[in-house]
Amino acid sequence: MGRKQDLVDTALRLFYEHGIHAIGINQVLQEAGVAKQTLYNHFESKDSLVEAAVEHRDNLIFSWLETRMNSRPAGEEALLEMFDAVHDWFNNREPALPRFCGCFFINACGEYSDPEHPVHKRCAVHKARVFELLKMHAEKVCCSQAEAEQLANALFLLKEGAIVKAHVEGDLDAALKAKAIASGMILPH
Amino acid sequence: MGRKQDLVDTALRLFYEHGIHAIGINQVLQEAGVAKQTLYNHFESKDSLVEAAVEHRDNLIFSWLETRMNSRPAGEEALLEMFDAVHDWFNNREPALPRFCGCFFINACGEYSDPEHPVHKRCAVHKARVFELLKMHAEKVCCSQAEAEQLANALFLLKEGAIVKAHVEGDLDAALKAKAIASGMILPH
DNA sequence: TCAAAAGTAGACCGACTTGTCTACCACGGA
DNA sequence: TCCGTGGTAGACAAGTCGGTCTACTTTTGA
Repeated sequence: MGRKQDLVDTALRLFYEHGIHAIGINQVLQEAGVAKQTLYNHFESKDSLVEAAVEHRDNLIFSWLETRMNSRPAGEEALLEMFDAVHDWFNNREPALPRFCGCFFINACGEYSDPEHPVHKRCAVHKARVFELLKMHAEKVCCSQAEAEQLANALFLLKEGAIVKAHVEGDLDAALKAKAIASGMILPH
Repeated sequence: MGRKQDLVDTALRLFYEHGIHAIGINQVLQEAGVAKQTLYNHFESKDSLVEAAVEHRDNLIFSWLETRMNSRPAGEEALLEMFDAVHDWFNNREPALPRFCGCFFINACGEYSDPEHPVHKRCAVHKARVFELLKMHAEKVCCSQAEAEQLANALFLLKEGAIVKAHVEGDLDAALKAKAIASGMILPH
């Protein structure tokens, strides 16, 4: 199954760096060193290759973030570790991740605005998974379920905002600023 | 100058709804009812039409937001009004704005990741303008310049995060949740 | 009134798009 | 040995891409 994974890896890299509609099938094939028929043996269309790329990116990012957060004690420290993790990401200090070009899921939804499109939906799934990860840790530092949900939501918005600011404005310290705000929100509870 | 503006309006609408690379010149021309030569009399390339569309969107969004915020007393009330404004935007209750498809500037940067590209830079300019608007009002409720900068930054991240959450996840209450968090950050100062 | 300016329609260019198809090759197991 | 599997290379189809060009018409202003 090496060829299929080569295709997904190459497609994801090119889609992430240049946008999905800007990259043609032929370019993916050439850079992956795979024949066209092989692609259409594994995928029924470009769109299904895009879906596979989104799914792959979901697994990559989620497991990376989960590992980073779980390297610290559950609760407050893990939540703050998230901001250190994305800070390393923004500054390309995370060898497991390709060069920072914003959030692939946000970018993909910009190209597939229809919320019913499979690609858009798959991106929403990723964000929901990350939110659940945050909520799990938020429950360790909050008294009630409702409070945990609120805290997780606040941290989620700060993280997404930092990603946008880092990418659009090139602010490489966006994650640290978000962390400073976040740390003030966790303690008072 | 009616034709030129028609082109920019139509291009912006199509680019915003479907993404920039997904829309061809011919489609813009057909929907605008304008001949191809007319386009190339006013713009030297598709890219320069894209730049004009970004600039037009900047003016549209900024003046809309500024008007909404200035309709309330400067400072705390204006800052909170921002969240009500984007809430109306998310829920398509703002007749001056087309149907919500996320932030055009974030989406555009997803398609032009290179921070040196004119389109990317123009998007960064828009975000900086909005930030300055926030900072101006933050200075009314903060004691120091540094505190104002921090508050404006926090509110900015919350707003960007809410836009992302509303678009990717379809959470139409994202702005209200962000407002609730924000209101807790303004008062204690 | 008349000429310049600005717009239209549409052919045309070369390159590229997704996707199909044919022909061939290399390897692994019966 | 022989066949099936999975791959390669590349032609091909039908259409679109950004962009140029010609020829014609409409508008505008002096």
